[in-house]
Amino acid sequence: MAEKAKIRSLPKFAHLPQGDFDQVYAAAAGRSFAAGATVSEQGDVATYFFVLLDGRLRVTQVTAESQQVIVRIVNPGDLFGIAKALQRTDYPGTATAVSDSVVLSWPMARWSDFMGNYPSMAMSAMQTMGTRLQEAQARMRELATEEVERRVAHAVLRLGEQSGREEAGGIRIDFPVSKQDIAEMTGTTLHTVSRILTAWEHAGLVVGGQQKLLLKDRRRLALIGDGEVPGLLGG
Amino acid sequence: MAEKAKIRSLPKFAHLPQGDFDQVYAAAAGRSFAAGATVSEQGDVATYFFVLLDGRLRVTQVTAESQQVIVRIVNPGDLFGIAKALQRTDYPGTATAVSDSVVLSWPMARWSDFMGNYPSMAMSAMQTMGTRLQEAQARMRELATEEVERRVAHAVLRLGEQSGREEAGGIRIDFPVSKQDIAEMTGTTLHTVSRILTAWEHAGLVVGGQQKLLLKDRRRLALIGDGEVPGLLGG
DNA sequence: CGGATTGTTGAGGATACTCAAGTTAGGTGG
DNA sequence: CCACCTAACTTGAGTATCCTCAACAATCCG
Repeated sequence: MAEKAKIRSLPKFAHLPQGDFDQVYAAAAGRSFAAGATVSEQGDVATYFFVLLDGRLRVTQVTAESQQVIVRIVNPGDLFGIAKALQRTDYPGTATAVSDSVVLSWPMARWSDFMGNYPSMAMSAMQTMGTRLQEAQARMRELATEEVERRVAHAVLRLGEQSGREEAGGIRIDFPVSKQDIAEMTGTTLHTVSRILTAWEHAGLVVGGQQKLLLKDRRRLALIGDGEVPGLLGG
Repeated sequence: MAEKAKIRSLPKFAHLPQGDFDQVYAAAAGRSFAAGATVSEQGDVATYFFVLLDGRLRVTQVTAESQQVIVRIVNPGDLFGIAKALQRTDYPGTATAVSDSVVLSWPMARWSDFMGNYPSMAMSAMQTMGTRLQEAQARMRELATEEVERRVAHAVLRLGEQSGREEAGGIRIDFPVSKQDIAEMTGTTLHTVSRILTAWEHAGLVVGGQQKLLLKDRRRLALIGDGEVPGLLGG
């Protein structure tokens, strides 16, 4: 089975002894989701945890006033839905496939087993949480201190790093992203995002399109993000 | 030694077998810091990790433009400075004592030992990170979607829960908090915080003072925080 | 080709920031 | 114990950023 070899090669599992890996793999169930389908829903009892094998997911949370926030994008190889690690019994967010996706799932009941019996998995889970914590804090800092245009610059650069694909002319965001999505990542409105991207497009920093984004000039985007250059709105 | 018993009783160590605890404790060094002193500094090589025994710390990060953000408040019993868990070799923030404080420290080199050899410590560290991750995401959501007055309401309520002491008339924040501090927790300015707290004081929700704060009406503060009531500014 | 989703653009206005000038509280030293 | 000095806080006025509301245009998909 090609799938097994593919999983074996993920950094997440690369350090497991072969016997352990076989046992962990035996407990897993694979499942496919078409773009637009929901993998797990905010508030539901967390019966499974997952690894994304292929595709792309968007994790959102809805506030009490039903405003949506995009918590993160899940890329292939990422662990998600680990409610147990957050001391929760329900999923804190909704994971939706934005491209056709394949996930591997384990019953949440096995979480403690895995963490206790396979130290290298525990380590790996901790690393995942560490990375996420740092990213959450970085976004917190941005939201607290930066103006919208800088936040949008950081958001698209992050998308480029985590979900980008090199392409003639720049870095293509490798899944459909709407202005609304970018707005929900940066705490602004789609209107403001539209104005910003239009200005950037005129300046040759990006090329947009419906749910498409190509980063043409990472350096200047980084300058805007770091506030070392005025920003192109308000002219 | 009374200190040892006290540490033993922390939730963090309560589940360790006695032998393990003795070994962990033997590796620790205690140290005291006067209010205002720096325990660990952003950017420094992370040579130790810590548990706070007594007092209160404020963890800040400084942005490239030297704006400060308060990442969190460390309360007695909390683990902090765990750079290794975040895959870092330096401290991501500065920890400053806001009250006279006592910390226990371990060489960072022992981190992997501890995590590998004492599964209950690894579990506990993971729980810590889980809690922090959730709190960071909650603050992200607030910063992205809520207006300033609501964010300030949430911030003071959090302070009350995590660092409050029951007192005749309400909940006293148990360490010196300035308006500037609250501003740095909520991504606003001390001016706006001052205006908000003044309005709240007139309405009988809180009692302020220089670096003092007493929460008198948690219920109404929660209503403001949840946006179920208009907010008292702008009248 | 038609309907729906996504995006554009303008005008007006609110929230919260900046700038500025004071006031109060608290600690220190005479 | 009082005077002083500094840090913390208050309050006002003006304004920038960004949101809301609104109408329309473009693109996608069956």
